[in-house]
Amino acid sequence: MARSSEELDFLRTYDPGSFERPSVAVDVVLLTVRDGAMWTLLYQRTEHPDRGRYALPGGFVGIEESLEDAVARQLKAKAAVEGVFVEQLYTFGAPDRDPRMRIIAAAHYALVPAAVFDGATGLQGRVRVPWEGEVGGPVEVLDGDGDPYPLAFDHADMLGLAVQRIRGKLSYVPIAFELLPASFTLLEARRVYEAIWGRDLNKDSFRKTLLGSGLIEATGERQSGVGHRPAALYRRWEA
Amino acid sequence: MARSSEELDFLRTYDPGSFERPSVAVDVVLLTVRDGAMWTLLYQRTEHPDRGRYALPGGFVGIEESLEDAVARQLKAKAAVEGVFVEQLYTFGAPDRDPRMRIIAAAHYALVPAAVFDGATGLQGRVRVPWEGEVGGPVEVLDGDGDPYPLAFDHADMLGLAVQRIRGKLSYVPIAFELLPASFTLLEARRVYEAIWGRDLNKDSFRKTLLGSGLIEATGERQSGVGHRPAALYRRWEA
DNA sequence: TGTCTTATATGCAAGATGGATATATCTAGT
DNA sequence: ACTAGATATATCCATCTTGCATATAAGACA
Repeated sequence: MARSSEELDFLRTYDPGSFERPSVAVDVVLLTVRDGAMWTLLYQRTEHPDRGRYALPGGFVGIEESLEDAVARQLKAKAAVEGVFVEQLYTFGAPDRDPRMRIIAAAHYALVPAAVFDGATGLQGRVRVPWEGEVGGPVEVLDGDGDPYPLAFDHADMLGLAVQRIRGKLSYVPIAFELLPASFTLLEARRVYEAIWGRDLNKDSFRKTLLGSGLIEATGERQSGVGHRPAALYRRWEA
Repeated sequence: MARSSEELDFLRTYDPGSFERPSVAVDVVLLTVRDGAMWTLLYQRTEHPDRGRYALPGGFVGIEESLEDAVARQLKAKAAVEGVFVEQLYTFGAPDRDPRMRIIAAAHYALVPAAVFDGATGLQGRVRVPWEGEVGGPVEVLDGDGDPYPLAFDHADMLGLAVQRIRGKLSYVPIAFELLPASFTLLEARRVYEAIWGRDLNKDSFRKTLLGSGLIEATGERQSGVGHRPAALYRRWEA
């Protein structure tokens, strides 16, 4: 957009003023599906506030850094994960959400295949969703013994909203492929849907619907060494 | 959440540091449906930058103010509208989206019935959506002569994203009622859907679907003085 | 009283969905 | 070599939803 020289003069001499500004952070719900459940990545806080509690990967946004870049930087630094699917979730702005100071957090979610998740650094926790459908609400993250990790700040809300959003989007946006390897069977695809929605799906209807959707195409390959009839492998159909 | 005395000590002596922080603003896409189209409210900018161009209502978020409160304050101050349906849309954080300084904008949308919209202060513009379905992209706002208002900053993107979001949500979240008066006919309801989706709907299917959805109930009243058989009036069904 | 306009009711075809049944094909084990 | 076990794949059918057509109803107005 062309600006007039008068406007450029204004901008050259603009004084932003000294009113108090909030800090802005990003937090990332990194999700995968494995063993019939959703999993996420947490980090135990070593500093106050909420020391000892478990937090999502996140941190402050640089003054010249986009939100997306901040998310990518955090994912790389904390989780050692790069180049994954990320979408903005919601911006949490309650004045008292951090006891230190005003911090506005732009929460995001990232979806990765289980293999990428396994290679990430951090504490893996199984996500337990205590509500059905798209009701929403906080969710718990369970450790290996089935005990919930105490979560820091409003991160239980962020997780819950991420699950709610993904449950809703799954019906009409092909985000399930972000959670699957490059080639997959119909059973694997169905398991992803079942894990996210928390309920079983009709096998044949799922097959018919997905095959008829035009979203996937057969690779021509099949499984091998699976102890039963091998399933055909499919890949995401790229327009 | 109970905090240890040690943690409280930490917070008492916490130094937030002096790193540079962005400004945070809210912008609001105020939408209604009238005369078979979506309308929104704009304000011509009287100051640089983008002086003379047209902007959505919005402004900075107070340091102790929630995002929702900031939106309500802006709507009341700029549009003289209170107590309406508001949801968060998306947070726009590109470093160069405002030439003055780093401003991160949490965009929201508000849905109001036409009668509320008519009572609002500001420039009313008809929204023209140059894409079908949920493709997305910027939209135009037309003045009375059908000429587009030149929009400030990234506000065309905000408008476009609002339309895209509402088109998508309309299918499975009963947000249409926010755009209708307390009691309405099936024709009025259908016009809202048609205006948002930008396409005609089958009259009988719409009737059957909406009546069968359980979302509305008959008031027992009918129209009068409409020059044809009066339609039954319905209201939103409150669980 | 007739005409115009929209509302409302009913029926039907096409398609989507859920579910049952039958058959196919692989591995592991005897 | 054969069998058991497991899952894949194909076909069929009942049900539900949706789009569309047809028929009738009810008010305003000339």
